[in-house]
Amino acid sequence: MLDKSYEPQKKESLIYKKWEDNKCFKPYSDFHKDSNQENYTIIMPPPNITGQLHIGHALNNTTQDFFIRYKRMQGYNTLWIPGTDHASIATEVKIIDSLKKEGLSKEKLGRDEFLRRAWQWNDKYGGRIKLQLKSLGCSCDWDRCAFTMDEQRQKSVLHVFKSLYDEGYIFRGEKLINWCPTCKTALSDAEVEHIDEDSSLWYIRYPYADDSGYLVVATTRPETIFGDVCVAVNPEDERYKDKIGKYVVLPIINKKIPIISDNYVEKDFGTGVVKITPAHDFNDYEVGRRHGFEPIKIMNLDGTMNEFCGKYANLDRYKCRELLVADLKSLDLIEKIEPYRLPKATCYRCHNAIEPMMSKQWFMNMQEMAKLGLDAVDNGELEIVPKRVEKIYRNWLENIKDWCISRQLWWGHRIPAYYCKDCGNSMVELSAPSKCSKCGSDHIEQDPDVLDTWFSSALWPFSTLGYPDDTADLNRFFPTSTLVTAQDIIFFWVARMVMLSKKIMDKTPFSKVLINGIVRDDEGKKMSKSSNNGVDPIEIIEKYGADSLRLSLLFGNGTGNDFRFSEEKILEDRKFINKVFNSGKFLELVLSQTYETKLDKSKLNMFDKWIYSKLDEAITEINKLVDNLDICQAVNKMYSFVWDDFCNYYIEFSKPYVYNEDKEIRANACAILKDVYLNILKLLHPIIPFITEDIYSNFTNELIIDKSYAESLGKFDREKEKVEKIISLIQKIRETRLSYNVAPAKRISLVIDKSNISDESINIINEAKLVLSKMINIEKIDVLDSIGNDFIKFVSELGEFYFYKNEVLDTEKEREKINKDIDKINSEIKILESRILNPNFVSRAPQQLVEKEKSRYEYLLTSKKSLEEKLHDLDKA
RNA sequence: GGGAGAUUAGCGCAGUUGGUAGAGUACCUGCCUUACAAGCAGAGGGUCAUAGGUUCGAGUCCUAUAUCUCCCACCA
Repeated sequence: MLDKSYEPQKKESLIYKKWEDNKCFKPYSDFHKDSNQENYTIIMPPPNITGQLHIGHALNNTTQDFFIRYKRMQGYNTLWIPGTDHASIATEVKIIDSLKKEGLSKEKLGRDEFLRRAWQWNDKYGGRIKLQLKSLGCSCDWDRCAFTMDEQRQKSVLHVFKSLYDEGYIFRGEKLINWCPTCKTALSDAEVEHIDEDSSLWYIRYPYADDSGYLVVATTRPETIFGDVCVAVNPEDERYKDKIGKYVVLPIINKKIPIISDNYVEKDFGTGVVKITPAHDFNDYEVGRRHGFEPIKIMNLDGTMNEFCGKYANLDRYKCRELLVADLKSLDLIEKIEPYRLPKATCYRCHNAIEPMMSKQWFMNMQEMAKLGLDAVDNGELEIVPKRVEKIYRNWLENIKDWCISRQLWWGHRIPAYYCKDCGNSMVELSAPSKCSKCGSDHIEQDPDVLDTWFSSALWPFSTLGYPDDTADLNRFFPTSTLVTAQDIIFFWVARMVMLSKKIMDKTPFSKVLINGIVRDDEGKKMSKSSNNGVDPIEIIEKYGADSLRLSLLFGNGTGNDFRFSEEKILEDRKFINKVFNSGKFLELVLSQTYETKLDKSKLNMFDKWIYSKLDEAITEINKLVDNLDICQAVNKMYSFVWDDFCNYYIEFSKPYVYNEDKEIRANACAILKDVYLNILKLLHPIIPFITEDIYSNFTNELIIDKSYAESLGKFDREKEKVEKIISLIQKIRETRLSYNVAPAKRISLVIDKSNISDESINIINEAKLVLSKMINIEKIDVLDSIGNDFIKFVSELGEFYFYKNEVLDTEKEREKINKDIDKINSEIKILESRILNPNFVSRAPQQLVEKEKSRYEYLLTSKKSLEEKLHDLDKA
C-alpha cells in the first residue's frame, strides 16, 4: 500500500539501504567479469574535508547521480567513484583555528601529534560528507571510496612525483614565489586572489649621486626601498634619456644604484620612473634578471622587515611603511601622495595579503604539459560544456607558468625528497633511502614540506582506479566518461587533471566536462563559506525530502547557468512529485478493483496508442537531450509529458475503461495504465530516485534502479493525430461552455451537422464518445441533417459543431465573445498579409512556408466570415 | 586593463541550425468532478535592456551603448 500522502522523510534512508544491501551501485562487471557492456564512469570531484557540503555540492552530485542512474538503466556498465580531498592548506588552517580555541598551536603540538589531530578531523568531517551524499541519494560505489591521502593515493602521488622528477619536469630551485606570511607557506599562482583595495601612490625623491637634483619615483610599496637594485625608465622617454647610466642615491640607506632603461616601463604612468625590487615583485624580478642584478631580500617569512632594513628591522611591513614615509617626509623626500586603487594579492585560504618572496621550492615545469591540455580540446578528445568555458580553459593554459608545488605545511603528501646532511646530495625515492647515494652517509633527512593539495587531486582520474598498479579497474574504467564540476576549479583541478592524465596515462581523463554554474542564495549572492550564507542540504532534505531538493536543482536551470536557490522553488517543484505520487494512488485504486490485469497488445484503443506515441516521443527526445548534457530540457520534457499528457489527459481518457463494466476491457485498461505508469517511474527515476523506487516496489517485486530505462510499446502516428484532434475539440468545448457560463455540472448535448462534417470525424467522435461524456459533461451527441437558427456554432479541427441555443445561450456573452474572436483573427490576418502580400516573402521564403501561411490565411478568412454571419444572426434574433 | 555571462509575463526562469514568444509560480474567474485543493478548467499579462545593421523575416546573427554578475591580470 502506498502512504496516505507523499511523505518522503521516513522512507528515504530505508530505500537507500536497500540499494546498498543489493549492491546496486556496483558496476555490473564486478559480478560478471567478462561483461562487454560499454562502460560509463564518473569520478566524483572529492569534496574538501574542511567542513560539510553545501547546495553547490548538492547540485553537482545530483547531476552526476542523474547521469549515473540514467546510464545504468540504459544498460551501461556504470561506475561512480566517490571520495574526499584532504585539502592540505584549507584543512590545516581550520585545524589551527580549532587549536587556537584550546590555547594550542601547531608548533606546541609537534608534527606527529598535529597529524594525529588531522586524521581525527578527517574521520569526523569526511564521515559527515559521506552521510550527506547518501542522504542525497548518490548511487556511488562506496567500496571504492577514495581519499586523496589514503595508502593507495599516497602511492600514486609518490610514483608520479618520482617519474616526473626523473624526467626533469619536477625540479627544485630558488625563485620568486607567492608567500603567505599568515599561513607561512608558498602558494601557486592559482591560489592567489586579487582584491581591489584603496591605497596610495607615493612619489619619492631619489637624489642623483652627483648632487644635481633628484629623480621622482612613484611606488605603491615605499617600504621595499631597501631592496631596490636600480631605477628604470623607458628607453624612449625623452625626459630621462640623458640620465640613463647615471646613479641615484637611495634615501635613508644612502646606497648608490644605477638608472637603467627597460621597455617594461610605461612612460605615461606615475613619473615614468620605476624602482626595481627583484626580491619582492614579479615584474621587478624579471627586469632584475634581464639586467643582471642580484635580488636583495628585505623581508622575513612572517612579513616583518629583516636585518637589512636597519632600524626598521623586525617591524611588520605595513608598520615599516608608515614610519618610513614619515621619515621621508621629514627629510622632504616625499613629493606627493596620491590616492590609488590597486589589486591586492591575497591568500585564497586566509585572505591575508601575500608577499612575493625569494624562496627555495619545488616546481613543475608546465610548458609541455600545457600543450597536452590544449591538444585535448583542439583535437576534440575533450568537450567542455558549456562551450564558452573552453575559452577560459584555453586562456589559462596559454599563459601558464611553472607550478610551485611545495608547501610549508604538515597536512599533506610529504615530498619524497631526501637530503644528505653530510654532502648535501639530494635524492627522490619511492621509499626513504638508508644511505646517501653519493657519499654513503646515513645522515639523511626527508624534505619537511608537503605537496600542493591539487597535486594529488590532479591524479584523481587514475589514482582512484588504482594507479600505479596494473588493476582491473584501471584497465576497464580509464579514461572516464563525464566530469561534472563547478567553475571555480577549472584551473586548480580540471586543467591539471587533463595535463597529468595525458602525461602519465597518455590519455585524456574524460571525454566530456560539464561545468555547472554558481549557486546563489535567494538574494542572488554567491553561496560561500566566507559569506556564511551556505545552506546544508541535510536541512532541506529533512524538511522536503531528497527528491524535492534534487528536482529543484535540476528543473528549470539552463546548463551551466547560475542557479538561485530558494525554498519556495522547492515547494513549487515538490508539487510535481506529489502529482506523480497521486497518480500512483489512482493506479493502486483501480487495480484494487480489478481481479485480473493482462496487457493485450492487440487491444489498444486510440487513447492507449496516443499515450504510447507520446511516451515514445518523450524517450527519444530525452535521450538526445541527455546526450547533449542538457538536463534542464530533458527534465522539462519529462515534466510536461507526465503532468500534461499522462495526468491531465491519459488518466482521464482511461477512466471510462478502467471503470468499465466489461471485465475484459477493464483488465486490459488497467494493465495498460500500469505499464505506462511504471515506464513513467523509470523515466523519472534518475531525477527523483526515492519516490520512484518506493512506488515501483509497491507494484512489483523488483528494484527500479536495476531495471532498464523506459520503453514504449510502439509509435502510432494515425491514432496520435486522431487523439490530438479530440484534445483540441475538448479544449474548444470547455472554452465554449465557459464562455457561455454553462455550469460545469450541467450535462448538455453536442450537435453535429451531418452534411458538413467528414465521416472520419464522425468515427473519431464516436470512438471518443465515452471520454467526451466523462470529461466535458456531454449528455448525448446528436447528428442532424441540417442546422437552423437555434444553434450555437463553434469550430475545431474535426469540423463544425453546435450546441442547442436553449441549453447554453446568453446573447450578450455570445456577442462579446464573437467580437473578441474577430479581433483576434483580424490581428493575425494583418500579420499574415504583411507576409504573403509581400512579393519578397513569396519569392524568397521557403515554398513550404509560403503555402502554409497562405492556407492559414484562407482558413482565417472563412472563419472570420462565419463569425460575422453569426453576429448577424444574433442581431436578428 | 582584458575576457565571459546575464538583461524575456508581477517574480524566479526555459527558449539547440533565424519563420507569428513558452512552462512554473503569483494574480483573476469558475469548480471540494469518486488519484491529487500540494488539485481541475479557463482568462489576463511581454515593442524579448537600448540604438543601429544583415535578412523577405531577428529573442535568436553582427556592431555599439547601458546596468548587473563572475573570472583573469605585474602598469610600478
